Amino acid sequence: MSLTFFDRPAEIVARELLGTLVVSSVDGETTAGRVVETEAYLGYDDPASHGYRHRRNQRNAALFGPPGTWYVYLSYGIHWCANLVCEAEGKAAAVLLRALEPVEGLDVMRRRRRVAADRDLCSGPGRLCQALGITRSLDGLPMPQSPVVVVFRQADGAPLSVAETPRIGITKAAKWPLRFVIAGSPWASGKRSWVVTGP
DNA sequence: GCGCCGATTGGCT
DNA sequence: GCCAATCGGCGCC
Repeated sequence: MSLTFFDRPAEIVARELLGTLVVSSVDGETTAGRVVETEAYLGYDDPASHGYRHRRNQRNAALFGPPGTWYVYLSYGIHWCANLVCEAEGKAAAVLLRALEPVEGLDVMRRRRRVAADRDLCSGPGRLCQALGITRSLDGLPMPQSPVVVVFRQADGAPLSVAETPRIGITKAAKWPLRFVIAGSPWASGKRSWVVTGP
């Protein structure tokens, strides 16, 4: 996938990442999942963004990097969350990967996650990072040259039906409709009401 | 230097 | 549905 793909508004990238495949080659093991849920963070103008008002620190430095860069941070001291930086360098816009449909290496994911149900493998930003072995080691790396890559949109022909909802788990500007889900996907996180805006 | 808070999750009520 | 776990950044004293 071309880096220029990410040189566009985060809400557009968030939509277009739906249906793409994320392939991880961490610790010599391959795992992969199809993106079914994303969230857009618009950068220094977005009160919910880690880069709001150009606030820059050790944790979020990668967020201010060039488009196509991984931004991975520790959430609540426990879970990793993976973002792909969008738009111009310094804008601090990004897309958070929120859920995947497990596609390959499910045995590896099950070992890493230790959950009973496969639907719990990748249905959340922290969960998918654990399943794919994503940690801070990816932070700041250009995605195409990293152990975890976004490869392609699966050419299944039919246009995706995309649901658009408020963002989850935040307190500022949470109502902005910047969460995108493949409508009806059983692999998305949580169970919430959706507004379908796509075909 | 200290205390609070978070783009979460999983276990318990 | 509620809440603890757990860490680093940040605001404030």
